[in-house]
Amino acid sequence: MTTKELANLIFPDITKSIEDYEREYPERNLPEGAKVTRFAPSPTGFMHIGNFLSATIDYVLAKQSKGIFYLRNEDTDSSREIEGAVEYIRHVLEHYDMVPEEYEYRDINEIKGIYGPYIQSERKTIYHTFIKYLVSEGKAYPCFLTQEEMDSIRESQAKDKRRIGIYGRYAKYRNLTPDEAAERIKSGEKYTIRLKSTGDFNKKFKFNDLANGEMEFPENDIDIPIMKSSNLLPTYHFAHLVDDHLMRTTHVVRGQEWISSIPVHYELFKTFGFKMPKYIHIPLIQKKDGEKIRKISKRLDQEARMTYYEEKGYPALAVIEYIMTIANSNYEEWREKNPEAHFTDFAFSPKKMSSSGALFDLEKLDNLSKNYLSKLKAVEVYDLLRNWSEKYDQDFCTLIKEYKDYTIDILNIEREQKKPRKDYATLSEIKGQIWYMYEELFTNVKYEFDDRFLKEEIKKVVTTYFTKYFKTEDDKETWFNKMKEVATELGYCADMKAYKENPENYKGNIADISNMIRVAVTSKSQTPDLYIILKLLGTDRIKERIERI
RNA sequence: GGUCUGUUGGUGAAGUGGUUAACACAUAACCCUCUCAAGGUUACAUUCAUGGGUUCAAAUCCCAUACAGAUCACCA
Repeated sequence: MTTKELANLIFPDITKSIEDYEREYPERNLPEGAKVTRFAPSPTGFMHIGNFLSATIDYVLAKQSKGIFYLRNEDTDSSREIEGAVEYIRHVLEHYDMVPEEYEYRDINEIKGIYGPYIQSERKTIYHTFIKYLVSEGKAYPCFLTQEEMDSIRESQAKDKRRIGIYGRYAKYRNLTPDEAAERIKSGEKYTIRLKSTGDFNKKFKFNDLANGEMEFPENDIDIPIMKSSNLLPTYHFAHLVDDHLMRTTHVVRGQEWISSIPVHYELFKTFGFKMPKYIHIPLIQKKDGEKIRKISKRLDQEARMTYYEEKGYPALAVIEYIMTIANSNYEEWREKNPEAHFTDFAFSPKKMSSSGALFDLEKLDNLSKNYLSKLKAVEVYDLLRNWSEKYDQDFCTLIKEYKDYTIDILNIEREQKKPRKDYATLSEIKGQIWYMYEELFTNVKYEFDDRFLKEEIKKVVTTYFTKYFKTEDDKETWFNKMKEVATELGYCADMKAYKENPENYKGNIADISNMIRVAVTSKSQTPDLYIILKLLGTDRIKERIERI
């Protein structure tokens, strides 16, 4: 029996050739320099911040080169698949407005693009065609090693401090004759297909990574599995070869943990004579755990999950701002010069990416998010808040919908000025800072009055002020002058400097007065501009509130 | 143990042979001020993991050591 016959025995239904697929998926017709990138997650759970980093870079690279950004579902490990994961990936891409040009969603039966299927489990025939070629050429072979055998090989290798893996003399089945292999297959033995590596571990080759520059590796000499026995789907390495070749990917963005598989991918592409895509290995996002630094983990760190940012209500673009500063630290500088530009206009440079992992910094995110929110118009903040609360705080949502204009006015306090307030980093913080403006929420309040003053005194000050002085139509200057007038009338000092010189001459000062009024109407001793708050609340509401103190 | 990569302040980092070692976040103090937030001013690495070498000159080039991370599955 020849290897060709063996290949026919293993893949009897495969009739197409590699050339057929080359014709079916021709080189993309794109302008010079256009990059084809892909986001290729596995549907094994909720999206990780590291995946998001790579998706963002993919998106930026494709957009700014007028290329293609596509989505590929890497579902070759059916055992780890989690329901809803694909839907969530779609949701995240839409939420952050990074929608791929090509994708395929099985659940809603939607496909876009002509390089599909974009779901690996639906590409079995394609992979088998490539594997069949390898087997028939004698460049791959069925391997009948059992899990137990492999475990014991690994153990003995570890014990003898040898390199771990199935290579050289450990590759027990690489020299089986086609007849012997066929016999075992016919008898129903389980097998995996391994690459018959031709590499030499003592030879080195140079590899250029766009992020890390030139690196040197020993050649791969391990007979890596390319097809699994369980579901006959390819392993990651082989699917990467076939898919990124056929889908004509030009740039592969992936985590740094993949660097160590470069020798494998290098050999695979060489075996078929395919041109390798360019690689950008992105830094790992790390986390300080006590004294230890480790890779950020979905299981241990809530901020590793993309759900965290939505739940907290970080605006999508604020998260992207932070991610971009991780990608290229000169992004911030660029942003300062181009406050209005879209993030895809930033000239992203893989070289400028740090090669050691970055520590995740929530404080920095908060700061960027505060800046971002402070630059928005009140209506825009309102829209974000409404969308967020629709999902996470329905009661508050109905409230702000009912008082839409009023809410926008509240959100506009000290906003339209050169240096707007930066009160909140997330949408979820807003309610805690403006609740007292709503009658519905102004119940069972705790007044934060200064206990230096008696209740009667406070009541006297507040009622005097509101009955004799306060008028909604006053402008800010008149308003403040009137505050000074009440102060003087009741024996308080209207001027802080004068007060500080002789505090014993007065009952208190202007700050005490405004504080009593502030607490009387809001219950809080700290609020934004009192003048605007009083104006917004209006006389009726104020009257009602001061009766309650 | 093998392979690969790193190491600049509390954090992210710029800097690739001659700089006062940028910038941002955080922190602290002061100023402004009716509170808060914001803003303004200032402080915060005599030193770039350590040791050696090359050089008139090193964070930058070379070597060694230490430390840290990634990876070594029919997981991606």
